[in-house]
Amino acid sequence: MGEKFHSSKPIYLQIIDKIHYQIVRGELRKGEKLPSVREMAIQMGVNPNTIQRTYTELERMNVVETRRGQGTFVTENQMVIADLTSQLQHSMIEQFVWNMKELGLQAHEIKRALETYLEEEKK
Amino acid sequence: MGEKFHSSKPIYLQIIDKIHYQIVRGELRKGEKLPSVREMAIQMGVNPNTIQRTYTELERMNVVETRRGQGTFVTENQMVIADLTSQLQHSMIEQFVWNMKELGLQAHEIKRALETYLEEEKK
Amino acid sequence: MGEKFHSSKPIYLQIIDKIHYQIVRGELRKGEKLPSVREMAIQMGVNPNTIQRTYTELERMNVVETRRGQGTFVTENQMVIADLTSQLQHSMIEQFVWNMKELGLQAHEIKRALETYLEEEKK
Amino acid sequence: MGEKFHSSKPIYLQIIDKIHYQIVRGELRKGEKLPSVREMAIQMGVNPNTIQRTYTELERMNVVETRRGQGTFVTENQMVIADLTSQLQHSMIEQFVWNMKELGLQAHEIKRALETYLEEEKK
DNA sequence: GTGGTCTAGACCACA
DNA sequence: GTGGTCTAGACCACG
Repeated sequence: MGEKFHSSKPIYLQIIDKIHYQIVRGELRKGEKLPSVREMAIQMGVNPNTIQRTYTELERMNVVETRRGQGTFVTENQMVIADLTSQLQHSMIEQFVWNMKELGLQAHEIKRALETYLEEEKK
Repeated sequence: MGEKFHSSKPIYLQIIDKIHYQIVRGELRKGEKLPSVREMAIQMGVNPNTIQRTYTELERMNVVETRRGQGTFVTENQMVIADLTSQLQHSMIEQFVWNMKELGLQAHEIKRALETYLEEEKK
Repeated sequence: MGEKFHSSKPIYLQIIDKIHYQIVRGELRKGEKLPSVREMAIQMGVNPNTIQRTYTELERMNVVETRRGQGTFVTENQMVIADLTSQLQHSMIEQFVWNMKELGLQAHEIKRALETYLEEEKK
Repeated sequence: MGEKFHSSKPIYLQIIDKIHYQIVRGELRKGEKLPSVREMAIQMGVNPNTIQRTYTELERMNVVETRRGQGTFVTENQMVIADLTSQLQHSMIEQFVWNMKELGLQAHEIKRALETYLEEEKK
């Protein structure tokens, strides 16, 4: 899999983040089947209980549906996926703004800095 | 107390980042003395060798000056500090833009998303 | 066997010098693999950490390239090697001239002394 | 005193070198009194026996004279001092030529390299 | 006291 | 197997 889980954040939350990203980026499409609990546990190198918790939590968020005897699937509900996207965007922006303020910039300076960067990049 | 180190990034690099931030934010001013290798090691809860490496790297970047038998000091060179600031800002923006593009946004969408966020925040 | 290290100059710097010489003299050719950290440590009779530091420094000077899991290799960049050669020559001459001046000789005397020596040697 | 004795070369020979240099550079003048064996031993941080051997050896080379009850003095004989000077010069040149040949240069190249350096320096 | 080097031995990621 | 990081504890030179 590559990365292991270092952070103090619970592993099941880290895996949730990972799956969220995959959905938002379209690597996991609506209705697509996720690996079984056991298989995912092996892929991630963690205990199956951890994956179970991950899936349960994802279901509670309506991001996946579990069908007895069939497996776990990404929701068909486009709304949920769209929300997820905007949620991730939001936390990313939030983090960015917080970081920039830590560096001592004010709102308008942050905006200008981003614009300058995007201008440069266009060239 | 002293925070622990989560990420897979080497500890000495994380400490370098931390010190960079402190300088940029003015918590460490030009010419100011850093804690001794041993003291900082205790503060950070790491081995003195790790701090030694941190300080050596920082010196190589001209961010600090070390004077044998005296200690380690933030550079007097204002230029270096200014460069550091713009460097940190730049890498932060770069990371942000890259992340947002990963989520499928284009330049103008990123810009608008930020503006919207800052507007919301003002209220 | 492996020679011991006399001078007060740090061992890792002495080993760097040694490798520089080997490259300049063509004993180590461009692209050639250096002994692994552990093997070199045994050859030199020092701790692997010391060799690690040596290789890290050499990489920073662009004299070697390291490839994780593969080993450390002399750079393919002929320019770097050429620079290294002239650099070593220069520092050697500089040292020599400085020493001779310490003994009270002037430029033209140093030159004549060398010529005399080379004449004698030819015979 | 500053430097300690690291090299594998016997300490008494290292001290002899040191005194030779001091004489050649005029820091010790002809007829001047050297420190007593005991005092020099303390200055150098070595055993008095080692200094005794040093002085004996220096006397054998006619570089110093020992006068019972008075101490040890640099020879009055200008010839000896002159010889010493040329001897040191010689070994310095020898070392230099050897080093340059190690770098793959031939006699005429060494000569030209020195000339070029001295030209540059003059400016 | 300061920073700098070194050893010993461990664990990690990558291939 | 490779290089890279980290800890533990030692010794050094400088001031």
